[in-house]
Amino acid sequence: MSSVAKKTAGTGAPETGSSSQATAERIPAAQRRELILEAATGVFAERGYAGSTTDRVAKAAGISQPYVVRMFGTKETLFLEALDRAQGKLLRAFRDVIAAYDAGELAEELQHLDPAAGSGRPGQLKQLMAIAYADLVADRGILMMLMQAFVAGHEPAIGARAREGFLDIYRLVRDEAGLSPETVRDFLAQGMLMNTLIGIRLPEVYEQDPTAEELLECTLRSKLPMVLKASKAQRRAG
Amino acid sequence: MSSVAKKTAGTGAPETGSSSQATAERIPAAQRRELILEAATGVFAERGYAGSTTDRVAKAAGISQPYVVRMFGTKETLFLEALDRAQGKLLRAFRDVIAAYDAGELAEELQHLDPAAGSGRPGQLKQLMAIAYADLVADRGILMMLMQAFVAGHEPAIGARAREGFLDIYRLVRDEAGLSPETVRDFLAQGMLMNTLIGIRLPEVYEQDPTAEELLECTLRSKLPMVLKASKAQRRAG
DNA sequence: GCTTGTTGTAATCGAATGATTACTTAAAAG
DNA sequence: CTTTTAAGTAATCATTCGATTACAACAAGC
Repeated sequence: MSSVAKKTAGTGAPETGSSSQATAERIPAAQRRELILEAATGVFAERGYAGSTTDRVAKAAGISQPYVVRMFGTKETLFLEALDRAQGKLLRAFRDVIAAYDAGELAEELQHLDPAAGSGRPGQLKQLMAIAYADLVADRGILMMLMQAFVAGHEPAIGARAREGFLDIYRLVRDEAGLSPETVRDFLAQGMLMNTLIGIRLPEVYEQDPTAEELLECTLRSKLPMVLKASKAQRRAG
Repeated sequence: MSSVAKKTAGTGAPETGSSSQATAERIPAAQRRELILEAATGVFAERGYAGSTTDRVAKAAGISQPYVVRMFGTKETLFLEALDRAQGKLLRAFRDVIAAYDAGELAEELQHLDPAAGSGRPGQLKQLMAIAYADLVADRGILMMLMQAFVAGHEPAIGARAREGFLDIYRLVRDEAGLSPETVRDFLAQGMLMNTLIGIRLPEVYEQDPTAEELLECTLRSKLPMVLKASKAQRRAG
């Protein structure tokens, strides 16, 4: 039992093509880790912590379930790492906007802002960050991952991390963008509304329901077309 | 095997006292139904759809698990009925505020409103409804039940019901309170933020974290003491 | 070639869970 | 008192799921 039928029977082609390969391509653990976290983010975002299985994450990542468990130890640890990753991406997106604004690199974007919402640095940054947030909304993974953590507060470890993460975001917007607490509150509130509209999949009924249309247009504004497009793409993907 | 040891051995006292009775008190199905829905609301609010078990609901209602399943057919049906009930309570709370306002019964409450937020009917109603919402937040059951439905959109039946419910609330606030779409949006956004702060249990770290303190005060305003009190009470209850 | 560590899977196990079946027992009907 | 109906449970079943164990195969060092 050697030297014959080493990997796949029949053709010598490695099975990197489509789904359900017998054995995944060998790649370094660090890269595999990131692939699993990416897959886990999508799965957890869609189905929540309790509703997700390590096997579904494994299938989404193209590997076997035991490998997922061995690499992260427990499902909870996997969730927490995916959560940290998502929070990090959100913080980075906000910091990038602030840095670009302060470097004067957003002259073009400033033309499209609403002057009524404030023409100083805080007012403009608030609008620019809202746009950055809507860009992330289109993804559906990052922000719904956070949202799922916010409603999983009964799991002690997840609740604690979610609290810390939310307060981190609050402080970033308040201190680095320089918004007043009330303005930060309104900014976060708009974000939570966007999350909710995405969570209930309102874009999917945009064309059939005038009320949904009005609420989406009023909330997402210029970012609506992009979100609708992403919604359709993700429905095709399943 | 008759006439002796009919219900409980030993004392003839019926076991209506505390928890874990062998057989629950017999009450009409309609009343039992409401008790189960009340219990289910608390359980689903806390742990979400996937994270809740029919057995936990049964224990919270003081009856056996098979009875829960037989009365509602499936866990999904139970969730949908609890969701309808929660939505109904929210809609009724808003309608009550509007009716009381239009009947001139809220003269005392009007004294405490912020004149800067609008002194016409829409502006005053928006503030009064926000207060009514915060009253519900203190409960933690009703609103988190809705929130859990909002993030369970991947379950087709739940997602559809959640969409309809959200749009019902939107239309109510827009048409019956007479707010503009933008004002309704801001109103709903504040509500979603409150839900989120409750979801991550921010009131539980109010005293230990100055940032949490600032955000909670800024969001809940006059209703903060009540929410903090409710938070402590629910922590004691577990 | 031989060894060794890394990447990966198949098989399986125990606990949890939604649902079903069959059975009690209190109360209403006659 | 007897019968019937409604309220409720114990026992159990088939799945599902997170985790564990044991093993296979590829690559690098020697």
